[in-house]
Amino acid sequence: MSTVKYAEVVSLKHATLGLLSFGPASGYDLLQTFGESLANVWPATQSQLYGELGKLADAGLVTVAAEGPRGRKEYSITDEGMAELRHWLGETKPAPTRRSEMLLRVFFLGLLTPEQAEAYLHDRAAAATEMRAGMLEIDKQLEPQDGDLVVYGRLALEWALRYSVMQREWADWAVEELRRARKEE
Amino acid sequence: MSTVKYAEVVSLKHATLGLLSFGPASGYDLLQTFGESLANVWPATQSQLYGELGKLADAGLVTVAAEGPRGRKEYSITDEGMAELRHWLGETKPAPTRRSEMLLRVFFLGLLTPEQAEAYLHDRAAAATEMRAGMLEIDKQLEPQDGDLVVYGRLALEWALRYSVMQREWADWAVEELRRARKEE
DNA sequence: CGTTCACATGTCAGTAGTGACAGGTGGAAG
DNA sequence: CTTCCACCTGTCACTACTGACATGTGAACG
Repeated sequence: MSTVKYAEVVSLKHATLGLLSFGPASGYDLLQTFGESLANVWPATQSQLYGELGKLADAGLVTVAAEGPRGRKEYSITDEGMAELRHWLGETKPAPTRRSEMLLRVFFLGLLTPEQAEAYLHDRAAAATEMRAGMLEIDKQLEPQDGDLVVYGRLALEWALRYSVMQREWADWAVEELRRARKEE
Repeated sequence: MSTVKYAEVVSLKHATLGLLSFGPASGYDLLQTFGESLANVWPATQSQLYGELGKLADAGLVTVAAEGPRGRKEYSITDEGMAELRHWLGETKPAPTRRSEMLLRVFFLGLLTPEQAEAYLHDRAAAATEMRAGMLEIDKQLEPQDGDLVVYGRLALEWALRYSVMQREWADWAVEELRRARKEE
């Protein structure tokens, strides 16, 4: 079965397994998701994904469930894959994000002229204002409900928004995630 | 001079130039900084740094100013290097952080059992509490001053703290940065 | 019936980053 | 005077990731 070696923390693996946990899909299908909702969280290119699917299949975490027209291979997650996914999600701690270009800039901020520094901070402030507006909108769109998933989703969203470099699009997909969670509930 | 090709956004280059802008240093010296104050912002290994210094020298952005005992090569930044650094710092926009393992987890949060989800969120909340304590400590250590650099530093620190995954050590070096900025002023 | 486009898979060369290994030197402490 | 450690430079094999290129097919539209 498995002769493939993975590094300690490799999350393309888990992103792929996670998407397949929603249901069987082809590499092409997954690629759409990586290009859309997952784009701001964990982007991946074709060459990476097809290679990863091969590795996951070698390791027995996914299998080719069906072959369709145009060479389509439909992958589905195995029990072992599901176990690995749950383990990653539940038992291991998230690695802190390293390499923040923004913080690197802060480190060398003293090199800027006062005018440049002011312009820089003005930029940051504008981005923040936009983000806050996004948060308010989200709050309007959500109706209070007591279901577990929605409560967890709300909290998760809050932390995601508070602790990460913000982008308007992230807020959008977060709302989509909450909607989906609510429907499945 | 330059035959080396860089990708659009490569910040080890700028981290190195930035450190050399504080004064000449050997690869070994720089490595200490990358292992200490810069570790949580932009870590780098030996093999990467020595290679990078070679590339920067080829590109004419740094030069070997002096050779010391034990094969020590003291690099210093050139005018061109300084120009490149200022350009990066002032003219280009910071690339948003991609690949957040935490947000990836949020994406698949629905797969957890309620118990696991609760434990996960409890963990996050604890980290946040610790972070807030760190911020309060920083505020105590800073005295209000009107100098430009300190004001800019304060604002930058605030944003850095608000928008990035937090770690206690980051707060520590941020305080050091502010102290240094205040002295130089 | 032909053209076009979304579907679908892959390879390849190159950069970025990691961890382990290799090797050599000067100064200080015992 | 020897031994040890901090100093100092580098290579190598490997994984992760990127962007470009290559190739082929089924269905739908005119």
